[in-house]
Amino acid sequence: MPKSITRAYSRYTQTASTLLGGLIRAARKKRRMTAQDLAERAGISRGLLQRIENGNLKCEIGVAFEVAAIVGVKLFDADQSTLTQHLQRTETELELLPKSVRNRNKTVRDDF
Amino acid sequence: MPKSITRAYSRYTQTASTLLGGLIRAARKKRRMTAQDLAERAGISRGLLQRIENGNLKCEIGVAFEVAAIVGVKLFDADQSTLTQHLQRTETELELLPKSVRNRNKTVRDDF
DNA sequence: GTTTTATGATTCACATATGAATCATTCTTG
DNA sequence: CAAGAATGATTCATATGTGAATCATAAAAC
Repeated sequence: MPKSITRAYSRYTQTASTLLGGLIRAARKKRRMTAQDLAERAGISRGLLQRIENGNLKCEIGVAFEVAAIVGVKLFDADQSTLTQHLQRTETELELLPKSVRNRNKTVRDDF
Repeated sequence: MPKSITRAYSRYTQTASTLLGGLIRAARKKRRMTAQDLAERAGISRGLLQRIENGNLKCEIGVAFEVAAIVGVKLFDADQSTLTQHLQRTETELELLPKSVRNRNKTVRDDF
């Protein structure tokens, strides 16, 4: 048996993923789509969709986001244009921040 | 060369992932953490963190969420308690929806 | 009730994401 | 300026996520 990498997930991460999966499943049913239907439309297998809807943490983020987009679940509570605006603001902010960070004292600022 | 599976991602998915990565990178720098610091704290490699911050879609959703949680990037614009409340509402809603969906006419309802 | 279909749960082979190591640049600090 | 450190970008071996197939159960339609 090969040694496996076990990851630690915070409760926040687990809750967020379970919520995302639940929102997808609810949205799918409201649209009267079969799991098979949605899976095909997303170009993935039914098994993978099942895992996503169950909040499995070991799925590609791209696939999960794509499925959410198909059934209309909003990420960051934003539509495309709002998302783009938010992204532009973030990139502007990043330009103002230092290119590289140097912390000589090893203490991390947590007061945000 | 093994045949590879190419996935199609919508612009919405790409924007959302790029935004998430950017938010993480900005939050990290605000806290004056190096990429190495954050990677270690998340239990991942620096290379993977780099991919996440660049909005790479082929990363585990669990890892991306975890990194976001560490630097304080809110998912669904919600903290833990709000997230839990939202989840409970979703699960209640799911109980009211049909266990399985049967669509004989194959037309998908899109008016939501 | 019966029939049909959707869903849940497994298993396994294989495509692939990840960790580790490396190098070149760019940036920060003194 | 010089020195050191952080970042970006590769490469490769391997741990692992995914697709496909299968079976059992449950639920919808009639």
